[in-house]
Amino acid sequence: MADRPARAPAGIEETARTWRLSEMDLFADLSEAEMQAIADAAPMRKVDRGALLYAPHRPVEVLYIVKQGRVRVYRTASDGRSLTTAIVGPGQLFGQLPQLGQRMDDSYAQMLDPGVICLMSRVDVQRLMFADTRIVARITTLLGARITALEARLTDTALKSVPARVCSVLATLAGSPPTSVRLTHDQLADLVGTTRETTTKVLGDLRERNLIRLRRGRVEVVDPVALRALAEA
Amino acid sequence: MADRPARAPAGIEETARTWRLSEMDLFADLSEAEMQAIADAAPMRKVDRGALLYAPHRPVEVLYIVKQGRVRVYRTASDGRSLTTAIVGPGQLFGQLPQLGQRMDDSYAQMLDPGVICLMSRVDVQRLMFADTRIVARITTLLGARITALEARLTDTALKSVPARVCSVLATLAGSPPTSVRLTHDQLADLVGTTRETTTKVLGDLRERNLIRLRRGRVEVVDPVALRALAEA
DNA sequence: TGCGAAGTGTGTGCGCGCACACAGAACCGC
DNA sequence: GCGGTTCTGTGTGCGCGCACACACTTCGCA
Repeated sequence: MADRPARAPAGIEETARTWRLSEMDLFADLSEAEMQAIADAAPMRKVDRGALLYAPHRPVEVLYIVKQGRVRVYRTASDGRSLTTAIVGPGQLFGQLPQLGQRMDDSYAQMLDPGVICLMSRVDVQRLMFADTRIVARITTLLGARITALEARLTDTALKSVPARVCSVLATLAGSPPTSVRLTHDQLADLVGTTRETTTKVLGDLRERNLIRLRRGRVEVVDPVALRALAEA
Repeated sequence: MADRPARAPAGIEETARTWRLSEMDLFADLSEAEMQAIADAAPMRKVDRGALLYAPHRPVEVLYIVKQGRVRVYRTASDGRSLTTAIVGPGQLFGQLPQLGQRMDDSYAQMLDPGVICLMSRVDVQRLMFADTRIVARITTLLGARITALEARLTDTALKSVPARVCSVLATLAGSPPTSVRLTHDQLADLVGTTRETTTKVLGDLRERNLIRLRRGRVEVVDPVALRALAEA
């Protein structure tokens, strides 16, 4: 788990806790009380940047709910290279729980920022979430969307050039309205499936075309439309 | 739909119909009567080799159940190149039905062989399958497995060499016990994410090492263990 | 049985992106 | 402030896999 796990002070921002949960699609149609019950069952942990939350060697069946910070889920090849499969942000969840369609298998999970995550045990999930048909139905739809996204990314990786993929990742991560993407060139390279050097080169080209602005550890998206267009070509 | 759709003769192999359904993980714990009800709701169609079952332009909400033959699900890039995302065989299903986590979005579906497929309408799915919690639970688990498989394939595509990917595809498709893979070099190339010529070259190397035997339109796997080992390296 | 289509084998440039190698810059700790 | 670390920018080969081209074989079908 985290290098320096710590219990959060009791009663910290109770309203915020349920607010975060309601932000998740998964819990959208639950009552306040129901969400509170779920929030109560999940102990909070403060975790450092770089902390390894999950590794494939210990297959613990737990559900992680991210409250603060971002988690990078990645896989590694035998030669040491790695690929980031997902970046999980506040209000989203991940973990090893086949009944809910959540699997980590050969994946690792590492904190990108210092943050706070909640842990939910297998039995609590069974009791609070799996029993609720509304939540299960939402999970099914959500998993379908994730499959679609993965298929799109797979075709991109197989068929498109590195510059196109960089544009695709930036346009996707920037969201709407377009904000800055807080990732280093190294982290972007891991998402795109290329090297850090190539990423730097491509970002430099995009900057010269005034599509993005480069700050240390972040990319500010200036023209998301043009970026998306380049991603399709 | 199919170029030459045709109603199957009434009452054809009734026992075979339910047997096929019970083969699917999805329907594993249903009674004979329940499976029969589902089988009855799905009209059968004979379809030619090469027939286009689904294209992204007409987003019809239907579930396809494959009875005979194989279906190739693929996506295309703007330059015309394509990538096969799945090969759906007898007893498996696919289609556009977000409630069940089944999405086709930008995908096409085309018959690899002449065969028979069943169609199930949205309302029938809602009535017969979505209402059953056992089926929904199985679907959730199944979707999770598919996500894992897609993530593995994504990392392979991004991190591994073409020869390694060819070995991976062959080892996976051969199954256990290892049988011959009935695909042309062209179709394999579409699965691996490379060109037909490169695929031919790699297959030639594997044949010289006595790991496979080449027949027209098929690859016979001789040494699946060595193949899997090369896939990991 | 003969023709056309589909599938397979092979060779030759060539270009993209990788590997390696530094240098400078920005940030963080003490 | 100072030193170490992380992040970024840049250059130079080099090799894998692609694009293109063509010959040959096998199969389906009229």
